[in-house]
Amino acid sequence: MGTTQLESVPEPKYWHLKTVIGEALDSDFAVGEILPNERDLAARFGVARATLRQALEQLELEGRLQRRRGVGTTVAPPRMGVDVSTTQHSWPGSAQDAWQSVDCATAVPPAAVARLLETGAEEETHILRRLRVSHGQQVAAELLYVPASTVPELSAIDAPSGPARSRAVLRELQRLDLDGQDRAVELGSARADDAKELDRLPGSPVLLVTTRYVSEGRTAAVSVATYRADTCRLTFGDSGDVEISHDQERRAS
Amino acid sequence: MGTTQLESVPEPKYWHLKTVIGEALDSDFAVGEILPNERDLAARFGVARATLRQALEQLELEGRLQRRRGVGTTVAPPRMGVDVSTTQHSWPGSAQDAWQSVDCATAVPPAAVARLLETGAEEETHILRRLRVSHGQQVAAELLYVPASTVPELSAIDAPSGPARSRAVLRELQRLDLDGQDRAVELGSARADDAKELDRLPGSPVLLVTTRYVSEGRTAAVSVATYRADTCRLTFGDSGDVEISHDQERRAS
DNA sequence: GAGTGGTCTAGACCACACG
DNA sequence: GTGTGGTCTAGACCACTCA
Repeated sequence: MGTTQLESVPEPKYWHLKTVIGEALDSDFAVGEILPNERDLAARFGVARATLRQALEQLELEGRLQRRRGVGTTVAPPRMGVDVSTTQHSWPGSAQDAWQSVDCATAVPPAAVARLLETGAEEETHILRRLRVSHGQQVAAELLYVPASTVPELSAIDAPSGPARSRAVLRELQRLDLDGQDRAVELGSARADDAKELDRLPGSPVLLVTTRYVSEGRTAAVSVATYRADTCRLTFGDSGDVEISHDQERRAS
Repeated sequence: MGTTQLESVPEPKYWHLKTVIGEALDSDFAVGEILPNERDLAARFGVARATLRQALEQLELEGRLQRRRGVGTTVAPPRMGVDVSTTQHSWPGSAQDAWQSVDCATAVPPAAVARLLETGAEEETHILRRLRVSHGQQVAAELLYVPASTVPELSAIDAPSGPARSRAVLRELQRLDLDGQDRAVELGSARADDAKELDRLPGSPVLLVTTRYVSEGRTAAVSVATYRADTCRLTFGDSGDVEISHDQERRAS
């Protein structure tokens, strides 16, 4: 007696919590507003703090919350659309491509990159560090790998260090014919240095955009860009004529 | 005395664990091999199980591990490249587009989709459910929204139910001129029904691909596709002539 | 039934931001 | 200093898979 359908599907608490809080965000909070702290929230919902955190983590993953140590949890603005379309068919550094060079070094690339470059694993490669700012926010950090053999004109001596050297490498790239590029997007977690640039904790989820630049039948350069997954929506506008503001709004009342 | 540089940067344990295990995966494990269970691993590293799990979660996020309840933790194969390029400029359902229709219903779309469709919030819409299989794996689940006004020829009576109706809707779409499409990729967490189709737990990280199909200056259809983030790398081949196998390998010895 | 990963608890301490 | 989120512990029980 009494076994009549008591929760035939025991939904995890954190899942239910996430739903409840998510709905509350839609109806009771405005963007930027700060939530009660985790201990209060946990007490209010009658769960352990760890459980409450599991729910908050999911909401943060979905870009609905923003948490900062020492500060608090705030309602995140809707994700910004960041254009990563390849229709431009141009080298990095050409025109104004939204990226800002900050550094340049010369070293042997990691194995995974060397594989993409189809060079010997030991080939010296220019490694440019670039940052992308969009809507006043740091949204991505990039490592651009340009094998020395791609830009033979660039000797080690005539190039200064740092950003100036970056510009020299990019300038050399423009002289080549770009046959095409292909791109891949996957989920990753932020390396320590990227996390620092993006003002996130190491390990936070990021969107990894890998681009292969092809010139004269070979891979002339490879870019690995790390985008903040919480604040960015990558857009691949392909409609040419049709151009629409991608800033969709999430209401607050 | 003795305060000489004691761990000036207290790296979190789980972060260090992740690194150690990650390196072990590269050197000591083959794809598909099963790891010791979490309790053993935690004991071996001298940490609490929760801490060990935090490390495993990150490795799973990066697609290096696969965990299944009741079974164990195994070394994941490298992510498969899944083509999501828009260069084909064709409607869904045309040719063989890798998608398989499983169902069709007619209802009012959720608000977020209605906004994209630029229809009234109350407009009846055909909602197709499709699945994508790649390399013998279920990789994505899609909801395709086609407003009734897009396919006026399709009356409610002449269309049967389920997959047959899906085909009817897709057939009507082919008759329209496709002006273009644009696409966006963002991080999400799997809804309960998607999780079931993809054989994942609800809330697992997924890549959300939103496509807007434009015809005669208006949004004729919207697709929201949910890709498994752990096993998929979305590729946007744009190089046309150059075609390369994207199945990069991660070695095991 | 035995063994696995998934959920949950009730604490504790730490790193960080801000006044 | 105070309050926040981040890390960590040592347990417990549950849901699932498989022999």
